[in-house]
Amino acid sequence: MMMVDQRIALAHEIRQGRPFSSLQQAAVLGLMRTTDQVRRRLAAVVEPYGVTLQQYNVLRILRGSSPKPLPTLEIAARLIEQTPGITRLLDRLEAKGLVSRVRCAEDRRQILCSIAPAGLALLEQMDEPVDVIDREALSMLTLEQVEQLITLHDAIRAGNEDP
Amino acid sequence: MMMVDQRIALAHEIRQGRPFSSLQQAAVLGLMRTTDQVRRRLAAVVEPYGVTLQQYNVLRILRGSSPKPLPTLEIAARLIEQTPGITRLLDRLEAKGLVSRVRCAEDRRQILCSIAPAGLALLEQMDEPVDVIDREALSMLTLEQVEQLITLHDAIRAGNEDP
DNA sequence: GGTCAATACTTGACACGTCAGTCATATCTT
DNA sequence: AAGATATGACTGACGTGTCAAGTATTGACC
Repeated sequence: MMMVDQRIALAHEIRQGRPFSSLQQAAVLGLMRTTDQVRRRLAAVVEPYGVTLQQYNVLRILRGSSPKPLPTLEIAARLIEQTPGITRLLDRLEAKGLVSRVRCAEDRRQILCSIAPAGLALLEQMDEPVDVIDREALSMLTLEQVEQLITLHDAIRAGNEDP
Repeated sequence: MMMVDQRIALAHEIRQGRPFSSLQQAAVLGLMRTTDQVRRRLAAVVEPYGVTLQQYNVLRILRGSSPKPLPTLEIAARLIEQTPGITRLLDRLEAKGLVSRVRCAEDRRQILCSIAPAGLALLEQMDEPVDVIDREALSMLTLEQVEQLITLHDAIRAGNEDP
């Protein structure tokens, strides 16, 4: 069966003195810890500009498609996130004047969102600091290791598709 | 300087047709997406048992130290999370009878938390299903790849310590 | 042309995560 | 021992993630 794998995993875990029942469990926990750490660093960079990390992500998505606007759910789909939070997220961005929304004429169920000039200007200010942090966060890895990381994560996501 | 690295990174990004200004940015985004996906899968496993993923993590920590109780902030420190949320987290666990809290006699500022028998029993029910999902979530990787993943993440975290 | 299902959101409720501020207790200083 | 400071924990407020339920449209089917 997969006895061999388990034995190796257990050996590993004992060697490390960790209370994990599988190597995979240790890896999943490491994944979470790492992401939370990096997320906090990124959040600390964008928040001085008056937006949260999620708000920043929405602005990036809207800039990417601009000048073509996007319907609300299309943003949610491109985001790391699920549907319902997106409404309130857009509410706050609109309140800050960073995003504008208009009801779509052809399909009146849709609401089209675009990045406002103020949003574009803000993003431009943030581009460099954000890029610096992204590089810094992984600066201890060689380029080959960064590519390995991308490859591994792509594989994990491909193997965990929603259905 | 690091011109060479940047050139290679840009070439990579263009080859992929992605709008990233650095390989590192792509990797960070992949990290976030992957973790969110795995986190949702795990949450879906524990929630039928009436606890959230964070509540489950707290119970694991308390079981790990049991029968020795832990002061509130010690739990926060071991958790992936920051201080203030932990109080309310423990409030809910205590309300469900899964955790018990008593003020410490030697240092009356501290509150000592331990896992209740009901909490232990619940965890035991969840152990196997959780382990199954952890393995499943990474089942597309070889053991060597899982170890690579752990190594990379350990390195990233070591390079991003809080100070 | 009227009913029905699907689509695109929106709202309400609850659990976090996080910051700032507060309170009680310890510890340090002098 | 009195006062200053640090520590451990809790509260309030805001943003977000998520589920369940609701509303407005659209499109299909009969």
